[in-house]
Amino acid sequence: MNNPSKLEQQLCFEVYKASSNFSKLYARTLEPFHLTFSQYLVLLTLWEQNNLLVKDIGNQLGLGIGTLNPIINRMIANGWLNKEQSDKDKRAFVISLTEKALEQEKPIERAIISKITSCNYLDINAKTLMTNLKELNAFLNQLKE
Amino acid sequence: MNNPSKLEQQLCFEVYKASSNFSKLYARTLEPFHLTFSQYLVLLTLWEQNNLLVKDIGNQLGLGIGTLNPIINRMIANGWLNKEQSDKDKRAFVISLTEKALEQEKPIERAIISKITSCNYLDINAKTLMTNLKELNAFLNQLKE
DNA sequence: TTATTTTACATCGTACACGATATAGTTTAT
DNA sequence: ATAAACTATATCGTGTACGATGTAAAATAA
Repeated sequence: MNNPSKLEQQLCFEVYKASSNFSKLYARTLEPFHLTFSQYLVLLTLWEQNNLLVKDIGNQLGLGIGTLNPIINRMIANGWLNKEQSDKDKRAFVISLTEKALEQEKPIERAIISKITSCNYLDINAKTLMTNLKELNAFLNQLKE
Repeated sequence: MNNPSKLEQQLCFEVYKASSNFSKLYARTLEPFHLTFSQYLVLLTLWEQNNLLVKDIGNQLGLGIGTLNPIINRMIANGWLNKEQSDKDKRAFVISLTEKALEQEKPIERAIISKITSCNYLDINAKTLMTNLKELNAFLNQLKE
């Protein structure tokens, strides 16, 4: 444990597994709504603020156009999103929630909560974990330059 | 912040971003070796213990055969791994490191360390973060049942 | 021993995720 | 005003990642 390399390896792997575990848990919870975890993140963004440009959603989620575009297209095909060319900038497209997406916000939120709060883990450590993860992400982002 | 749902959403997203950040950082570091992050995890596993069955590697990394098989096949094609049918169980295959994989262990480890330790973040918070993440993963795994 | 079940690996279909490249529209510089 | 640089989106190729299904071998049950 005194080897910083080994510790770091384990940290990246632990994060990797946590992400995978979250993704699978959310996938199972969202499956009745025919939504994937990534699609749910897009909805979360738009429930917070509707009518965003594709690039705005990309910035919020940290996703490039090559990832986001197929996700958005599938969500349009499945009746979750609308897409409309911006008047001000003809290169840009405004993404908005459909009626269905607005209606399903509360049911989906309930499904997530009932899954996640089935154990009392989060009340104990979530705040520390969040703080440390945000610090970690700040560190990793800084390392990019 | 008093809403457990919102907190949880942020936690899953923070983990998601951390995983993505780690993956990209490692990808850039491993690129000169023509290795992906997942392939590196396979090497880590085998550097720890050589001559494992495919299922053993899958258990260590938490990956199913549908994910692992293509990774292993690419690594064989790129000269990192050997694959040999087991004598004891003809269904099973023993995966072993090639000379190249054994030779490159130290250079790859050095490349990773020189990237990761370029900031002193990890010396401060990594232990707490690891502990909390392991607890989180235990919680998420428990939630599967 | 034979039938059933389980196991180890293989393959397929869907869906991210990323970097690279392309294109049309916008802004900036001259 | 025109060229050059930049920006927003689109598309492509490669590589995970997962669940479902298939197959042969092994273990178990009858």
